[in-house]
Amino acid sequence: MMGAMEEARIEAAPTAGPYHPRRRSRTPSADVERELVAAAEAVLVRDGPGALTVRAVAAEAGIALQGVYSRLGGKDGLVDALLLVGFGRLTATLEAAQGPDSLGRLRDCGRRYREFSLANPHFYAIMFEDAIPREREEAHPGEVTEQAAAAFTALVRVVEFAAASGAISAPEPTEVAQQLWNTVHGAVALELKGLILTPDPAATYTASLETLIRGLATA
Amino acid sequence: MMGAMEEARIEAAPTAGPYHPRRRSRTPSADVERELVAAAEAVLVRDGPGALTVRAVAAEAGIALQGVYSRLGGKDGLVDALLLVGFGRLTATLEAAQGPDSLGRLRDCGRRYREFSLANPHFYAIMFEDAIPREREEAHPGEVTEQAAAAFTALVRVVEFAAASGAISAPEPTEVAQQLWNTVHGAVALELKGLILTPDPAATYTASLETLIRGLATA
DNA sequence: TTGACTGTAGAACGTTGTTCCATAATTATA
DNA sequence: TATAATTATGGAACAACGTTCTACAGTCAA
Repeated sequence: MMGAMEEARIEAAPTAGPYHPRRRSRTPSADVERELVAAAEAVLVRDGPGALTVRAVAAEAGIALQGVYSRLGGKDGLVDALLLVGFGRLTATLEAAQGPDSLGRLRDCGRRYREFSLANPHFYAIMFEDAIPREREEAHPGEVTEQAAAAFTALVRVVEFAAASGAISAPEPTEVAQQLWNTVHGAVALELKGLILTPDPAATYTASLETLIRGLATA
Repeated sequence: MMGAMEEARIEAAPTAGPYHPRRRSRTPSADVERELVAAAEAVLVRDGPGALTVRAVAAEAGIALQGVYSRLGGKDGLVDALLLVGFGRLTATLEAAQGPDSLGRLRDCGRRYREFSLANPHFYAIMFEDAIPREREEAHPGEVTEQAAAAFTALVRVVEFAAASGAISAPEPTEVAQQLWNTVHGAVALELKGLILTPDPAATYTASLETLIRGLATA
C-alpha cells in the first residue's frame, strides 16, 4: 500500500554492519504535531472517519507511530485537534455571512451552514455525530468546547442583528439562536444520512428556514 | 467478568475422557436469533454502543459466538436487527400521539419524539448517529429503511390532520412533515450531545416547536 | 431410527489502539 | 564548540476487536 515511499528517508547505508547499519532521518520536533494533524485531515477528507487509524495517519505523515502518543496523547488527542480545526472553520464560515439586510444575512448564514456540512461531510460527522468513537471516556478539552461555542455565538450575533432591525422578535437572542441551530443542524444531519424524504433537499432546507423566520416574525 | 455463569450449562461429566468429556447444552435453533437480539438490546441499553461487541452479546445470551454469524450475518446484522426494533418503537410512539385538537396532537407528537430520544439515548444514537460504525459498506436491509419511513409517515399523518383542520397550512404534507422532523431531530440530537446552550432544554424544545407551528399557521 | 442440520467450544487470523524498548538524531545547555 | 538532555525512530509486543474455520455433538426432520 505504501510501497517504496519510506525508502526515501533512508539517507545512506555506509557499512553493511550487523545490526543497525542504516542512518535514519528525523522529523524536526517542532513540526511533528502540525504535520500529524495535517495528515489526519488528509486521511479524514480522502478516506472518511473509518479510515482514520493511528497507523494510517502516521504513515501519511511519514512520522513514527509513537509520535501520535508522545505529541497528541493518542487517537483521541488527534481527533480533538481535528475538531478544533473543524469548529474553527465552521465559525469562520458563519461569521462571514452577509446580505442586503438583516434577514438576508440570516438567510445567508443558514445557507452557509448547509454548504459547510455538504462540502465537509466527514468533518461534520466527527463534529456532530461522534463518527469516530472515543477510546477513553474523557471529555473534550476546553479548547474544543470553546470553539464550538464560538460557532454558536456567530448564530447569536446574526439573530441579534435581525432582532435589532425589527425583522424578528428575539427578546432572548440565545433562545432564538438555539432554535435556529436546531433547525439547520436537524436538516443537514438528516440530509447527510439520506433521510430527507422530499424530492428536493435544497428546497426543503430553504423552506424550513423560511418557516422559522415566519414563526419568529414580529407580531 | 462472567465468572461462573457458563458452568451452569455444563450438564454432566459422565466420563473423564481424554478430550471432550463434558456434555454441552444447546440453545434450540428457533430461539437463537431472538435471544441474541434480546441480549444485544440488554447490552446496548445497559452499557452503551461502545460495549456492544459480538463477544459481549454472545456471552449475555449464553450462546456461542458463531451464532451471531450463522443467524444474523455478523455484527452488522445484529445492529440492523436492533435498528428494526428501534424504528418500530419510535413509530409506535409517534402513532400513539393524541390531543384535544389537531394542534394538540401535533404538540403531543413532538413531545413524544423528545421523550423517546431521552428515554432511549443509545437506541437513538445507533438509529440516527451511526454510533456503531458498520463493518462492511453495505446498505441497511430494506426492512430497516421501511421501518424508518414508517416513523416518518407517522409525522406526515399528524401534519395532514392539522392541515385538514385548518390549523396550519400544508399544501404538501410531506414537505411540512420533513420540516417538523428537521426541527425535532435537530433539537434532540443537539441535546443528546450536550449542545443545547440555553438554560432549560425542555423549554427551548417547546419554543422551537411553537415557532414552527406559528411559521406554518394559515395566513 | 437415521441422516441432515446446526449449535458449541476452541483456535486462529488480521486490524486496531496502546505501550515499551534500544537506538540514534536533534536540540539545548555549559 | 563540546557535552548533555530531549526526543524521533523502528520494532516488537499486548489486549480487544470482527471474523473464519474446525471437530464435535446435540437437535430436528424424513
